Amino acid sequence: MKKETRKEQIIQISAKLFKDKGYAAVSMRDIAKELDIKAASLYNHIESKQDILKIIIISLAEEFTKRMTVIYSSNENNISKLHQIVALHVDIAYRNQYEMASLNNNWMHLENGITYYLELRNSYEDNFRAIINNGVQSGELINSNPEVTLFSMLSTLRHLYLWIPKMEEINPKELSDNLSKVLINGILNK
Amino acid sequence: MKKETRKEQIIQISAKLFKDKGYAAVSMRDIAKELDIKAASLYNHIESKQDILKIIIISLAEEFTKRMTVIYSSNENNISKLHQIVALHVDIAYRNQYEMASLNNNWMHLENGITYYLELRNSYEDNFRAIINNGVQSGELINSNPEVTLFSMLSTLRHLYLWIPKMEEINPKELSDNLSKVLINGILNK
DNA sequence: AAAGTAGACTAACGATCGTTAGTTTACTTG
DNA sequence: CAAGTAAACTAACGATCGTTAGTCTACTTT
Repeated sequence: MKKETRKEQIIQISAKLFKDKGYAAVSMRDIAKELDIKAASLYNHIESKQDILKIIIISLAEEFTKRMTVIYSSNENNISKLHQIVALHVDIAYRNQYEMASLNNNWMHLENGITYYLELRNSYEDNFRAIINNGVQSGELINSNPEVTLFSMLSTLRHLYLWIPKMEEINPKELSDNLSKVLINGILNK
Repeated sequence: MKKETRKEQIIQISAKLFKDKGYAAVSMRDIAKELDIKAASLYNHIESKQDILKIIIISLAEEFTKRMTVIYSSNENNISKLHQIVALHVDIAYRNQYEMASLNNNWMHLENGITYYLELRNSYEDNFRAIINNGVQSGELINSNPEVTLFSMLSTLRHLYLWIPKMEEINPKELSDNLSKVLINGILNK
């Protein structure tokens, strides 16, 4: 029952095309052409174009939310939790460069799974926000607007997939360490 | 000869729709419906759908590039230049929330202006990178990977338009100050 | 009042879209 | 070897796409 290779190929090729042109601008014929088959043949493996998008986005969103819950619930201090969040994003971004683009830019085209997706995203963001607020309360973090801190970190982490291909000389561990320093300690030499 | 109001309306409504659904998913009939006219009537004011996208993106990219050149060429120190870059992005993001989305997510759909757009973007990024590198060399900035610093700041600044509507209680000056602190000084309480 | 014009309209074009139905091919299983 | 099946194919559907051509209306300018 491990015959899902063709379906997985379709998902992967679709994610790549969605990254380059966006969901709406990619046709079933585009996807089929990449696999050297006709568009109608895709339907032997997937239910619809929507089906493809849903699989890409929901599986990734679930991984983010699950792993964020683990970090949030751990006994570490809040600074350490922020380091783990950075490492989480670097890990996922390295392994899912194309899928990340759909998560960021194509979720609004979800027709059936959009409510569930937004629940996952809200859960993720709420945990992130709580860690920052706890860090401020405990005195670990400076008392600046927590929403700005959240926004700044999230914007950087969510778009890692755009820069990883440009930074070929750096490995995931190095990137994670560098990013933690820049995001948390700042860039000032003092 | 100031009769461009209708054209400007079309551009503005289009930018708004492009932000919500992306260029490819917005039809000329969608744009027309927002203005309570028929799609064919749009062509009394604009040349094509491409024309709309080009106007939105190129005018914004030119403003970024021009103002970045001014900052780069000034006599201030590099930290001060970074503060000015933050203020530049906050200023533009507040006044062009919809257009920023096209700049970030729809530039790949430009058919005629894409080379020019990429030149503008590269010029902008090169100046930004040079300021960071100069700051490292002069000892103003920590000697971490400059590409990571650039990426982190740019990711945050480019997606301000997504968060500004969510932070209604903050004004541009406050946002700019907060963001400068977070991006440059870090978030650690030490 | 006449002429010109800005800006809307209807109707239609060829292209492309996602998807379905029915068929064929090639391999695997009994 | 026969039967079954996975996965490709051709052909076509109705819908929608960007755009053009030609027309009408209402206002402005002379």
